[in-house]
Amino acid sequence: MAQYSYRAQQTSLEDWANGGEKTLYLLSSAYDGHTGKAYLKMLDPEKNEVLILYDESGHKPYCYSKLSIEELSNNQELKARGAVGFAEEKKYDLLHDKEVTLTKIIANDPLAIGGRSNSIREFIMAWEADIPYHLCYLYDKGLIPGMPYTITDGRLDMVTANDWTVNQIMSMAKQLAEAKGEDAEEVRRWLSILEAQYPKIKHVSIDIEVLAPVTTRVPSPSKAEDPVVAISFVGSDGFKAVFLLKREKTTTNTTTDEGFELKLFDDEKNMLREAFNVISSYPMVATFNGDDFDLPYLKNRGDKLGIPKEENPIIISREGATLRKGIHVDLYRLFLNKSVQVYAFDNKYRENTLEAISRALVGKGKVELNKPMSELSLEELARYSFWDAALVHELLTFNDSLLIKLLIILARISRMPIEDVCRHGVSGWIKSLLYYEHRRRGYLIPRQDELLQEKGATTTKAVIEGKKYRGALVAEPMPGVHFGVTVLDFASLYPSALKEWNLSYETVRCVHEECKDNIIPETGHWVCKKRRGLQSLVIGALRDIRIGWYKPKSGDKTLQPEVRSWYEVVQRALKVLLNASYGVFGFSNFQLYCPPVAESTAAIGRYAFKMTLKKAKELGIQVVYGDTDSLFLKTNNPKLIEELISWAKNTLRLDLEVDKVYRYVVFSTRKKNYLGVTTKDVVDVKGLTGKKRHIPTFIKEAFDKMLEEFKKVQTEEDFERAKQNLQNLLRTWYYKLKNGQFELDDLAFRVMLSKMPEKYTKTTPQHVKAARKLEAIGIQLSAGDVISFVKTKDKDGVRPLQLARPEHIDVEKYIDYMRSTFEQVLDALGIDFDKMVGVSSLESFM
DNA sequence: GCGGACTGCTTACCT
DNA sequence: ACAGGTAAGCAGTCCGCG
Repeated sequence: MAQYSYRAQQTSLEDWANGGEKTLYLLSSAYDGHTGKAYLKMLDPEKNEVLILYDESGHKPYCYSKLSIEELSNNQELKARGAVGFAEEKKYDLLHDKEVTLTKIIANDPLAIGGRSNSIREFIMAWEADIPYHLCYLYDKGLIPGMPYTITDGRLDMVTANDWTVNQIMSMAKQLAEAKGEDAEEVRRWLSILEAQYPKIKHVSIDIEVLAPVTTRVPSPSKAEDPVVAISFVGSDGFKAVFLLKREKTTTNTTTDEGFELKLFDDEKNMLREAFNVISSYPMVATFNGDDFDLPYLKNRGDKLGIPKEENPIIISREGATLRKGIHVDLYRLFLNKSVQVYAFDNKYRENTLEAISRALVGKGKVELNKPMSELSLEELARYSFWDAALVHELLTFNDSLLIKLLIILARISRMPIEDVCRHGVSGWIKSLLYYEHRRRGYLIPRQDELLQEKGATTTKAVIEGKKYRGALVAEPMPGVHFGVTVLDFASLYPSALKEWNLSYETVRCVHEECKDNIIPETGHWVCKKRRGLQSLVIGALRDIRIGWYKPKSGDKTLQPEVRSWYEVVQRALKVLLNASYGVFGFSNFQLYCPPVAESTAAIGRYAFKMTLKKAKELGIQVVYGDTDSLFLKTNNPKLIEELISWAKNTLRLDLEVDKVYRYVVFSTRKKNYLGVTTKDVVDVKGLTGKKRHIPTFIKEAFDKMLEEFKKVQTEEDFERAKQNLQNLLRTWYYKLKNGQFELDDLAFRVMLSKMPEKYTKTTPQHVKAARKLEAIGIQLSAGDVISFVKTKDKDGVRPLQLARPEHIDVEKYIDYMRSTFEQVLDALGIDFDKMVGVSSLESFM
């Protein structure tokens, strides 16, 4: 381990100076403008305190140039912009597969490198100039946030999982035992990081209320003109309090029904001071939207009221809000992340409000307000504010603090502090990981423009107009009911393709003439035979670890629940990363954007899919459907299935697995649209309108009742009875509509505005029409809001729910919608909706 | 001036 | 601000109709 030099801000260094080894967890890194040094925030897990360790190695911000040291050092403009030194350095240029000599341009201030209009990177062509300094520092020192460290004589040593543990795992997991050479080494490194001890971090969730003179205006955090009237705290140590600014002489300090302490203040300045004390005493502070509201407001209000800077723990940067010592987690930012929403939380919440997210994940909502904030009594205000903090706390701690563990693991994988993990999308995480790996191996990180210039071209045509390249295949479903269907799918198809075909930005279309015959199917691309791709190696190892160890362990019922839940968290985190590892290379804002890599990955996926389809047919297996990486086989013959699986392993070097077995599946002619009941009595519905979340409850209820009927079906004969019950059901619903036996609310469609209402210029969809009617009565709407509307007999056919009455409803439109919803299933059963509900063709015409 | 055929926009879904 | 592929409904337009 390299020697690093650190000095702690506190004097408690004695703790480990006198022989006792002390473990600290790296929480975060930052740059201190006053001292011009990087510093680390280290958690002492026993005292639950944060220690600040200042860098004493003299590390400085820098970037690289391909110009010579002479040329650069004679340039006065560079010095004017803050360059203080130059040094020659050799790096390996992966893109051109050769060593390059670069000049390192060193500065005292990160802003001299980048971030200002007159920074060095705006003046000359620079490499590695876009890395935030606090991350650059971590990469250079090989430091990984979320990992434990010991400190001895100013040297930090990472405490990874021990070799014995790692070797045990590698020998127990078949996937990992097969790894050799470089791959085995990579797997070993990952396991030693992922299996390391993790800390329990003390935290407090906070929420503030500000008294705005005008109720329609949200108070501005930058101005912080209005008084803070309430600050709520819910701590992991049991601390529950609401600080309230007294407005009238009513109550005294007390403990309430909800179990929080109510503390009243005459003076706002004193209240903030005490709040700052509380905040400073926790290593981690959580908020909902604290980056953009609560923390900047508190910070600026503190300044405004004349609280000394050294008492104010909040630091505001361009990225968000953080704390001098502790870290700040903004759950709003985190839950906004699409990957987190879809892969970590299975799309359980749809809207990014505290109300919607906590309802979906912990089954609790906010306190309902029936009057403006300014009219609440002190007690009501306290209760409202407290619940917001309590919900943030719940989200952080539910399911054995799953979220915190997820953040720790994502920090380790991405090599980013938890705070940065919350504020970046999955492309930022992968970028950070790959940057770290470049630095570790002495590789030059390519500039986005040179990468694009050399690897920008694609060779296939997308099915969808406007897309950059061709994607996955979907097999035509065989319409009808199929009993005894086994679903096979490729385990992590795209990451496996990356691994097995050696795909990486430097290996696809590499510079070597002799590799050009190593063609990727269906594309004009070739892949390198001489050098192992970095991305292939890293993603490949993560894939093997997930498939070979964490995935099976997360479902191992013989393990203790706490152990299993840890495996589940790691498994999920890996899934999020792996799922995106292909897509980011086709994402034009990704810093290592490389369309041929994404295109090649998809092409290999299609190749594997087609070949397997062909092989299944050769084996005499009927394939009734397939999508991207899955095949629906009309057989239960274990021998045949086994044969196909081993063929895939031997010929394609890919793992085919039995995903599930359906007692029966129902297909119409539509792709991505089916219903199935597994042998474990689980009803799967994919893509059908009946499961889409914007449809009215009225239709959804009928659909769910239909599913209950299907669940009971064991044999083909049972379908007859199911059809009879279905007919009764549909008739009942039909006449409910006809006779007006419905609640208006149950007929509401709920559709999300994807942009501000005024941005819809090309067409005006129904939910936008409804939204405009709401705006006409003074309701403010914006992107992300869900509009509830009903279909009416008005000229434009729509009204927002709150402006509609039952007599406005266009019943025929709802019958049409029911018809099309159920036809997706009835088609396959050879049933006609209108005949079933007993409507003559004439009547349905009227 | 009206209505059917068509295209494009939009949302929600699948892998 | 990971990707492409599919379904469905509606908005808007074109075209034919003496």
